[in-house]
Amino acid sequence: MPELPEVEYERKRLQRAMAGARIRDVILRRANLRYAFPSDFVRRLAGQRVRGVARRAKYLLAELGSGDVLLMHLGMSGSFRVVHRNTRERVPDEGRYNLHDHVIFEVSTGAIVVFNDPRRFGFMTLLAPGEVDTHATLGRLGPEPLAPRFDASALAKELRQRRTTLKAALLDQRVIAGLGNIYVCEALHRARLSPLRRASTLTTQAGEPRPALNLLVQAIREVLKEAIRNQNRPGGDDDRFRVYDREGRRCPRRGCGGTITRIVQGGRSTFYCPVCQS
DNA sequence: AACACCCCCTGTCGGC
DNA sequence: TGCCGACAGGGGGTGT
Repeated sequence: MPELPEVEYERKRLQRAMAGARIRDVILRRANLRYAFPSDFVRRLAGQRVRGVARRAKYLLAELGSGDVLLMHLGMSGSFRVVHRNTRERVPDEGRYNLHDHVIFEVSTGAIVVFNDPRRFGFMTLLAPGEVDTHATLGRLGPEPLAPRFDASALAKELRQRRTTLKAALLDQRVIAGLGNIYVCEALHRARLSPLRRASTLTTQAGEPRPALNLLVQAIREVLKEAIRNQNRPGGDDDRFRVYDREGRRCPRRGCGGTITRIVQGGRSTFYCPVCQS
């Protein structure tokens, strides 16, 4: 599931469960997820205090007392669950975990944090102090869409030279960090922009944002903020999205009357309304 | 640079 | 009912 709003949700839960507390122990129930765990993974985590849990794009970063950073990615199917147990109780039996519970953190508060990831596209690793800044992928990430410094001018600089489609450009984490397939579709619909439009056409020759780009920036912010705001409430799973996974339905825009269409771009589904998105 | 294609892995869903 | 392919919200790699 996890795009920026979902990762932010997991961050808050981890922050509540772990911040200020100590990691008593870590149980790895397999040697790898997407990548192998570092051989000293457990040793470097055990006994460490968690200063806080931060998010960058779709990455989670738990800062430890040692200065190490626990870097985590949820991949396509990763999620955490937090079990609160009486601290006097014994460590749970192996048998109480599910098939895809791969990593278990036992926290000094008595909370037990379980990472579950059926597809195992997620990963965890440890970065020494300083490695956060030099990390290949983290270093190349584009701006956070919810950060104040992110605006139409910033996005214009990235899109100006791109001859690729808007859909592909917005999915590129170097252009803007944290959007995924769903929220790109949703933001483009809100901004009434075609996913097939060339990215560079939202800027002037000089690289200044055209009016449509201002609308897009606003749409991206709104879509993400709404998703973050709504994720506590029980899922009206059906009307959560306006276009995503709604092929064949009526466009929800008042007076549009178009039909949501599915196309494939870069091997991934795009949902949009060909009538009001141009 | 950008594209098209491949991979990683498991689960689910629709069609037959 | 079972089988089988298509597809899934992630990223990364290749070759053209």
